[in-house]
Amino acid sequence: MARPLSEEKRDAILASATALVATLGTSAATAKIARDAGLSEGTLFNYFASKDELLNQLYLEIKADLGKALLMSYPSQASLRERCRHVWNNFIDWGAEYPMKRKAMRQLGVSERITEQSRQQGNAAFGDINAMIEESLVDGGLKGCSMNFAGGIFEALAETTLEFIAQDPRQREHYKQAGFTFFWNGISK
Amino acid sequence: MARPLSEEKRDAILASATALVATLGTSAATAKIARDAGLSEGTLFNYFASKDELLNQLYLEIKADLGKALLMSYPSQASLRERCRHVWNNFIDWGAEYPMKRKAMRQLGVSERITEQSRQQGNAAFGDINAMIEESLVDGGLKGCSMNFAGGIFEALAETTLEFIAQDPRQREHYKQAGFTFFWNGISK
DNA sequence: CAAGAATGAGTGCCTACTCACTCTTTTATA
DNA sequence: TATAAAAGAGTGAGTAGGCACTCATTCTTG
Repeated sequence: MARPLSEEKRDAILASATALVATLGTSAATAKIARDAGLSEGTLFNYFASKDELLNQLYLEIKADLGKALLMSYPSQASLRERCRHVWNNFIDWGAEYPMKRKAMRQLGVSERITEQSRQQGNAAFGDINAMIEESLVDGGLKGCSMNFAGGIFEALAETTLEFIAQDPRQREHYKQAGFTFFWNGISK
Repeated sequence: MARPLSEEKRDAILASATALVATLGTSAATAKIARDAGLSEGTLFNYFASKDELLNQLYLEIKADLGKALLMSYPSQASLRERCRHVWNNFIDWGAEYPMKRKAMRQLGVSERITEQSRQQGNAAFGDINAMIEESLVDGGLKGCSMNFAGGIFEALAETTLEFIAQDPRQREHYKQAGFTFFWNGISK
């Protein structure tokens, strides 16, 4: 019956928070986040009840964004290796294209302010992908491991690869290739 | 000529900081760190000029401790695979035995308060180990990569493995074994 | 006794969050 | 269609609490 909350402003807050959390960590001030989004501090608290809620929402938003990116033009019919490679490439491309999201995710991932519930909800966005990786475990080097372990390794390798790409962007394709080769060798005995 | 600074107290501060940074992140208050170490806050600043200096020293201390642990009873004459495995096992054992150090290192590693100089100095403690890993690259899957990349992957895999061991300690030996197998497969084509 | 380590109340700054007020949009009414 | 009322979004100065760091003083040791 009155003015509705604006999706645009919510997004502006999240975008501003992404950049600031990436560079300053979770101690980035709400006043700065609001100002960089072009809003007053009070408005931020109309959209998010507390800073913790903002951080958790941001975490979920970024995880969902990554999950969606990983499955872009997924070749359902291709071989397991090609499907894994596709998801790997999407991960690397996403991280290289949105370095702030990647860095913010890194900060949020180790923060004690992100609840267990958020973490589980965030991982849920990767159900299909974990299933795919698990498929590759049937007779590989991680045989008998939980699929979460393989997923964790996949993510850790991708993040490490992105870290090195960030340090030397010219070698991007080289690292991308080498990282996947390592993963596939590791997984497939 | 007067009372000397006490190594014991310095260590108590670092130990207290380890536990608090591990659980609360780098925003752990200096007052709390000092109190948990059994000292007044002022004393903390007699040993470390600022909180940033404390965090950087802590980072270096933990890195040095890990570096030393990795080379414990290093079998110089063994095969490359056995030497890699030895370092791997030492890493996992260290992380499982000192979870607070591991978690604190994780927090400090992503903190913007750790200087580039500290990071380089910290990595210097791993010179021998990186050299060993590089040796394994000669004809492996990461051929042509910087030795830092292989070292980064080694560390990322070990940390991921420790994360899963922390979640389910009964599976410790299983994860330890699976993680190394993955690494060795990945590196050796 | 002199040097300086130990102390903890004090200081100024920064923080997340509030609230009284204004402004904008939606809806009910004539 | 014009108007008015209701709901609630937007604002930013204000508040209380927490922070790193200081310093006058007291205590300990060479």
